[in-house]
Amino acid sequence: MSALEVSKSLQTIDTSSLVDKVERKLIDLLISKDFKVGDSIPKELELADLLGVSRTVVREALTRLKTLGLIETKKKRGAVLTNPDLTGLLEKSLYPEIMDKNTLREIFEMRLALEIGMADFIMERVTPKDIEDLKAIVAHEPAIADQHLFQIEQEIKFHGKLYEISGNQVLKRFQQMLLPVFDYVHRSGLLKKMPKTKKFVSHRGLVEIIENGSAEMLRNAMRNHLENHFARIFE
Amino acid sequence: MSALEVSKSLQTIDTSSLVDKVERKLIDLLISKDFKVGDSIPKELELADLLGVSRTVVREALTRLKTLGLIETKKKRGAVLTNPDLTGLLEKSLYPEIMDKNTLREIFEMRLALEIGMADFIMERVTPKDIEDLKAIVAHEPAIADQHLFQIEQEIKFHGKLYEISGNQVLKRFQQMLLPVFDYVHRSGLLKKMPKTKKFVSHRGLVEIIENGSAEMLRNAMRNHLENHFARIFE
DNA sequence: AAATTGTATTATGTATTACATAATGCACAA
DNA sequence: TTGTGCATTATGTAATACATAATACAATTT
Repeated sequence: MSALEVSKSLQTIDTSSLVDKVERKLIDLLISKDFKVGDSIPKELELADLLGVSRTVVREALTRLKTLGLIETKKKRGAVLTNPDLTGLLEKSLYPEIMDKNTLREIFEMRLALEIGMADFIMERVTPKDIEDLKAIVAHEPAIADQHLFQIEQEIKFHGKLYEISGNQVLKRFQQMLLPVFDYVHRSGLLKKMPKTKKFVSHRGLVEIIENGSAEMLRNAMRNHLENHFARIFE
Repeated sequence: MSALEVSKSLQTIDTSSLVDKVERKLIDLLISKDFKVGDSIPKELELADLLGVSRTVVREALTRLKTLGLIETKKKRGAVLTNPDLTGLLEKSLYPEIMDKNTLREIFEMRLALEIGMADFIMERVTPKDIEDLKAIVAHEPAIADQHLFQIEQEIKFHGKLYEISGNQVLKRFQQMLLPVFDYVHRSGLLKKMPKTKKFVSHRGLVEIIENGSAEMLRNAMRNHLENHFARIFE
């Protein structure tokens, strides 16, 4: 037999550990729809018995599900199915210090896309109260954005409010979660230096548009407002 | 003492388990920057010894880190630090069947925002080859989008290609990952019925713009193209 | 000498047992 | 009825033993 024929006739062997298999089984069990959020699943010992493995293995598989946020465990009560908290999960594994540079840059890009793309949700859901809040936030800013881009806290406050207005919790928490990433990206020299700052749409300008303009206008204004960031990525 | 005074003098008790604490310690250890991706961390027994807990606890904490994608373990070699795969992680916990309705809707919204917001990246990075590919994909579509919105595979192919053009892996994998969610949302009756279909920008129209237009035009066209989805969310 | 095979070592993976601890329900007493 | 205490139960922690895979290194062969 040639080497090729050998490699053909030898299919890859399943190297998954016992825990892997048990984890899979458990997830299948959960998905099988007989279980709804809040239901408690069989006890560790029952599962161990049922699956013919030790409690150790079952526990390790359950630990994984717990880490993924699929279940929660309580003493005496056992494990109950929960709806997973995506953002919470990401948050737990998002350590800029140990992420590779490229992923960091891509996350940075994703934020820009989101801020522009959520214009419709902002315009649809903004309330008069929100407008007031925004005005209060930008009260002390100059009418034209320039070096102000560097005042991080102000940035966070303003854009955070926008996410809030979007009425989308996932988005909002996404932003919260990505803040450390932005901070890190800025400080790490990952991007090129901030280019000569031209005059762009300011926070005030954005508020004005949110109050009186359209989603389309807001998208364009936001794109312009973020020009500095785009410039650092492109070029 | 008044109830207020009592609640003041009684600080909340730390209910975190041993494993919780060990997990925290381990993460701190990793972050402390002495460790880089690829480095292996101390052996389970060493850690158990060092922290004064049993190997069981250490293992459970390590299992969590493994699940989060922060480390990988191999026999003999021990555990090595890895850069976490965010999308892979999300994928593992993303089961539409057990997620609550509201989160599903919000994720759906996020996709819309992303597709509109990534226009700049598409326009910046699209190649002639990409244009060819897009044209091939839409070759058999009518010039005006109507019921065609329902042809799921075509939708996936086209928009998937757009994500690819964006040159952002995180975005692309995000889309891959969210596909089951969209499918589920559509079928589950979570959103209102698809409204009377008007004529919107077709895939062909989008290609035309990508070839000859601007980022701004693409944003608007994409917004229009997605009108049906927006209409189902708003109203 | 180079390459392959065998072997010892080592660290993780799996199993078993024992006990601690917290939550729950029930019985009992004030 | 209310509250306290107790028994029960299932998870949390610990210790120990052995299995298994990866690695390095010695032994063997060419």
